[in-house]
Amino acid sequence: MPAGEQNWFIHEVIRADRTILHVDMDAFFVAVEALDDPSLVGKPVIVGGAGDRGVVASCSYEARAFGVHSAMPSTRARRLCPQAIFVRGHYDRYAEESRKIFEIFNEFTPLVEGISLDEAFLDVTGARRLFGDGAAIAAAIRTEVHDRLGLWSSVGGATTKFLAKLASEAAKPKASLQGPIPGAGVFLVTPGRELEFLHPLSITALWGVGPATAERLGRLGIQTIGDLSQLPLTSLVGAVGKAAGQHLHELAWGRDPRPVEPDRAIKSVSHEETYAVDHVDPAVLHREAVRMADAVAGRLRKGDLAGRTVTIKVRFHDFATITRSQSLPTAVDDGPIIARVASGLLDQVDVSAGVRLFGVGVSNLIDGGARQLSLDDVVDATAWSATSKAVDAIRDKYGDDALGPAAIVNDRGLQTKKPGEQQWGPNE
DNA sequence: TCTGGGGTCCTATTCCTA
DNA sequence: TCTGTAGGAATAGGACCC
Repeated sequence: MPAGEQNWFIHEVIRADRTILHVDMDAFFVAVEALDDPSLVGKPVIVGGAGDRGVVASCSYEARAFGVHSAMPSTRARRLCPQAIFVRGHYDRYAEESRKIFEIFNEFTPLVEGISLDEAFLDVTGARRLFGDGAAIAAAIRTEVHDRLGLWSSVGGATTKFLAKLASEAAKPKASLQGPIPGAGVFLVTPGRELEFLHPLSITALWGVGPATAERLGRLGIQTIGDLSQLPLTSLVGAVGKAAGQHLHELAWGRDPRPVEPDRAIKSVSHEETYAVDHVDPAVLHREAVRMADAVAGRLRKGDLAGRTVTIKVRFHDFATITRSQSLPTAVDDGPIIARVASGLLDQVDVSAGVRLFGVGVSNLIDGGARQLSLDDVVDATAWSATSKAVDAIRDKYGDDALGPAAIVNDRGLQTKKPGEQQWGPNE
């Protein structure tokens, strides 16, 4: 066997021998709320924005039995389940419990890739000698998290990430009007039997197939992953594009070489808000640009990041959404500079039709320490940089509301919102 | 029935430059 | 100098995820 071929062979063997777990907390936000208020246990609970423009962030299995699910508009959820208890989310609490959960994951393996607060991939291939096979590790993690934190999870295991994710879905409890039906808790896809598990599932189970792609594939008569696997690659690429087509074709045959990546770099930082009433006054939106730029800049500096591209997002009365962006010669992390660029972009937009959402983001990120400044920018940026450092120090000591841009202070004091405070829409 | 917020990735188009 | 072109960066939008 030629050397190259041998390497390939070894690589394939290693890959086939991977054990990847996907851990997904059950109704996480609701479960944390129930830890803090046990009277919620066993009731239809919805965490999210309670206002007319809010959405469901998480709901208990008792609420799911009525057809409520996450991302559903709150008005619809209330109609489906009028007896539901609405709880305003407490993002800080979820983040706190999430940190503890991830600490437990790290006791089993350093290869932990967080997907969100309540979900992670773990490569436990190297942990098997210490803790037993995949099923044993999955069960141990699940038990450990519950015993220490009082939170249930579902764990899926397989040789690839996306099969592990589908497996955790299969392990989950199911909602019913007679109460939640417990799931298996742990579900492993046996190596060699991947296609048996995969092919009967709906294409909508595939990561990357949303309503638009499902509709397009449906027109070709494709309903299951098995159907998809039989579709010639050229037809698939013709239907959904090159990158997505090739990706879906591989997934349909159970192939997914993506490794578990513990330290994925952040690519962008943004802040956006939907308003309880539409704004038509440009002056109000310019003040919003300052407020949001300040919030984004603070988060950039906290992460020791800076970015070159500033983007604004405007969603109009009729839900039509546009973005406008501008790239700068140097990376920035200062609120006033980001605000100035965002304001300039906002000037190019006619807001008279009414704006329901406005947002500011920064992308093209680099590590803050590596930032390069041109001579033209030095005076301006270094002056702001010193100010920003002072602002950060004061906020660290006295809280985020201690001070902020003059443009957003009114007679009621500083009108700031903490990250996550309006995560699921306005409450009014 | 009226659609959040914070992200990532992909594609198409436009513009600039070699 | 003009023109065509190819490639890359910037820009805008869409689909998708949790």
